[in-house]
Amino acid sequence: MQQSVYEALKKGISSARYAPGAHLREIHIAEELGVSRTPVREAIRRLGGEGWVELLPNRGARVTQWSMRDIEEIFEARALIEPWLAGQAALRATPAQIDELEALALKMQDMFHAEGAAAIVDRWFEANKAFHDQIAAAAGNRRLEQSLAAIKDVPLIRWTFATFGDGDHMRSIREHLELVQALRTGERAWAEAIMRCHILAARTSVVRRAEHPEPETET
Amino acid sequence: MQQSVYEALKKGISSARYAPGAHLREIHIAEELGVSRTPVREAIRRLGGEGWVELLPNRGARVTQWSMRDIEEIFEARALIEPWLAGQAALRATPAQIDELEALALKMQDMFHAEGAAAIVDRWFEANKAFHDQIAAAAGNRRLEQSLAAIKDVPLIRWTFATFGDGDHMRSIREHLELVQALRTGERAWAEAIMRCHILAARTSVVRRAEHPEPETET
DNA sequence: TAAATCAAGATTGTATGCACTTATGAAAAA
DNA sequence: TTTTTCATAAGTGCATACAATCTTGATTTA
Repeated sequence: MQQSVYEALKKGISSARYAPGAHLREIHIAEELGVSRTPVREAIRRLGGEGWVELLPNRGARVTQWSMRDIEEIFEARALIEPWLAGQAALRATPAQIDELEALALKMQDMFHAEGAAAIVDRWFEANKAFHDQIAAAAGNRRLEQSLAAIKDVPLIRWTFATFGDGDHMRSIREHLELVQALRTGERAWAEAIMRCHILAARTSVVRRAEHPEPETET
Repeated sequence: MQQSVYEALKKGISSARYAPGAHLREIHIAEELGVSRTPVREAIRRLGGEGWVELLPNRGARVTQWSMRDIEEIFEARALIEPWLAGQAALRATPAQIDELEALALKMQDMFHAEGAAAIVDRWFEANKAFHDQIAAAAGNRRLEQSLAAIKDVPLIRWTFATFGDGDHMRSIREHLELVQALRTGERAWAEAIMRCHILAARTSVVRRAEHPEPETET
């Protein structure tokens, strides 16, 4: 049960059901999930170790909070690590892995053209995550893969996708497809360069929108 | 108490008192530290989240194990992240921070010349860690700093220092001092390049010794 | 009015007992 | 001899009770 509590809390945090900065009260969670406090406490400790919540001695745990600076740090880290991983993937990815990546990229393309940006936010996020995760896995460095995951698999990043416009989606699709090409040729430098563009372009787009938040319209 | 159990376990793991792969039995630890199983369980969960132990459902936890491949991955990751951090530190470190770094570098130099490699293994390790941590902190990216710490603050790395010979120590001292110089001038590219040399040289030294382990003599 | 005090309630921390799962080693079967 | 079976022991998972700590708001004091 500790396992399911752990997953429920993680889902709750990434869906912002438990808001950033919110105090997690053990009893409430326990009653909500129909278990005792013990597994809840253990799950919270684990999430504390992974950085999802802050553990405050004698005062429980609060959901980790994010600021503008966090966005910058995350993209800075991604701009460093992901290009390197892409480069390694160009050297080590198997044809089967590359095929899967291509399938994912094409799926995202179809999704977008068939339904438009607004309708696919969640599925787009998942597919995009799968694409990047697969590249990280193909690079063959478990540690960097996990570090990257710890850095970017946070609620904050899901949120940034909601700010993506049509132009961002189209650019992203193009870059994914080009990256697949680069991996297929095994050109390390090319793969690295595309991934760097990909991250930095996304960064700029997100930062610009965060600094000049537009009302609701988004074409 | 959970806090002190957590620290005791972490210390126990990094000192290899709990060997890699060892099964952590809750009752033994609880009795050893004079507490009940509850805080032990919570501490173990936290260490699981941080990667110090593996959590096996219904079968407790075992201390994470390391292989040769792990050494390679760790140095690969360090060779990517630390030069970048050093470069950022060249741009952002305050004079006071640089002075502290210089003091640390000189301390390591004195230590080595006064007592020799064998006598200072532990203190050398600590000072070296402090040096690198301070640079990571000066770079101003909390996430990369923590990721790096998660990657390299493992028992395995302490062990690698035991294999350092006189030549390695002298090279290391020289590089630290040169890095301080680079930081003082604010030359990003220089700082980056030195740090890359520093990591790659250490990597080569460690890998070579791991592959051709010599008896005991070490000049 | 503002600051300090303090007591009741809320919340977290720890110990303990029992249920359940996994590991073990001896006895039985092949 | 080797494999299978199975009972016992060991260990983990969870619930509950109580202790310790923190939060609160009302009351007192300056």
